[in-house]
Amino acid sequence: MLGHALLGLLAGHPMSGYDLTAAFDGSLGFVWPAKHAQIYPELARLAESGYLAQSESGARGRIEYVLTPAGHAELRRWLLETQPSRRPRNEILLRSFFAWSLPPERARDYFLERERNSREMLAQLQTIADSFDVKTPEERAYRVTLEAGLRQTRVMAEWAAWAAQQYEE
Amino acid sequence: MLGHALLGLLAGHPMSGYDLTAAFDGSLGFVWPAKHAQIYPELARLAESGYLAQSESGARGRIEYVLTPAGHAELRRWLLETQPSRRPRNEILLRSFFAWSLPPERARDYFLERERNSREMLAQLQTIADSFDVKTPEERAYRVTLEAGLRQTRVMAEWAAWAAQQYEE
DNA sequence: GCCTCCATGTAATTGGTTACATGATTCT
DNA sequence: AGAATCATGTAACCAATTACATGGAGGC
Repeated sequence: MLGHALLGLLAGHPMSGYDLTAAFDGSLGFVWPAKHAQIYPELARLAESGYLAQSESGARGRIEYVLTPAGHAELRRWLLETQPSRRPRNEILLRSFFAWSLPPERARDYFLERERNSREMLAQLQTIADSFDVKTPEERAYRVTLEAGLRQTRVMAEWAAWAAQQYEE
Repeated sequence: MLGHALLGLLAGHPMSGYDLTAAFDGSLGFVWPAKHAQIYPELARLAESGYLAQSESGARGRIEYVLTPAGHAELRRWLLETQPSRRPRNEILLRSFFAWSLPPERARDYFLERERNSREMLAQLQTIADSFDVKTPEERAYRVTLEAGLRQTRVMAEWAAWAAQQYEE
């Protein structure tokens, strides 16, 4: 799974493991977190499978990778011929499932804190969304994805507020 | 993580691994999927840690577990003293990030299919929600959690429709 | 000379999935 | 008798996280 994310990112422009790590630390991390410890070995594997080639090796041992034609083909295949499979896990909802086992005020606290968190994150996402204009196809895809984050975060905040009310009196 | 989900379920009533597996196949699977192959060894580990005890062993080798006081304490501790940590991964959004690399009509197809899927799931969840009344605290928690699923699924359907439009013309 | 950032890696462990394997009971 | 369901387990593998480890280049 991470492999395809790396192919997708490299389809935009050649990058090093370090650059990719930075991408996952940024916006992409909201959608698919990954650490360098996973990224470097995966890059090596992708290169060995022929999906990537080293484009440039800069200072300080920096290694830059580019997609090979086989890499492009694999990315396409993944996007077009396979279905999103993974059932997402949601720890917040898992805990909500067990909220009945807490004293109602503790449950309420839990949901109110979720609301706060969601609103904070919403503000962050909103700031990102406001301060960027969409010119390239990549930026459009980014903006579309960000929009999903905004809408999801917004409903979560509303839901959490509503859930807190359900545990009132 | 799965451990705490098991403690939470068993806090309601004693169950066997088989019953727990069924619970994860049902509604809980939307929020936290798990298979018997993971559940059975985890139950053994929880029992060894003193969080569970065998309550009854029925026919066909059936083993039923109950929460011990230590198990209750651990569940409480998890709910009250730890934060939901895990950054959720979302494969649908990951793919949306890379939609720019497809011909626009293929991207559109992708989002329209997401919309269809979401609407189907929404209908399923709605059916569950309609055909159940809330009497016990457990049922209330279930209903509250289900509400999150309904709202999230609804916005995803709307977002997907909107995203498809972004790739029009 | 020291700190920060750039840059890459490995090892150990945990969490989760797929596949293999087996046997008892109930229903038709 | 045969099929479906109840019931539990293990082994191999894949994915991801945490911790350990190292070194170069640039700024002060």
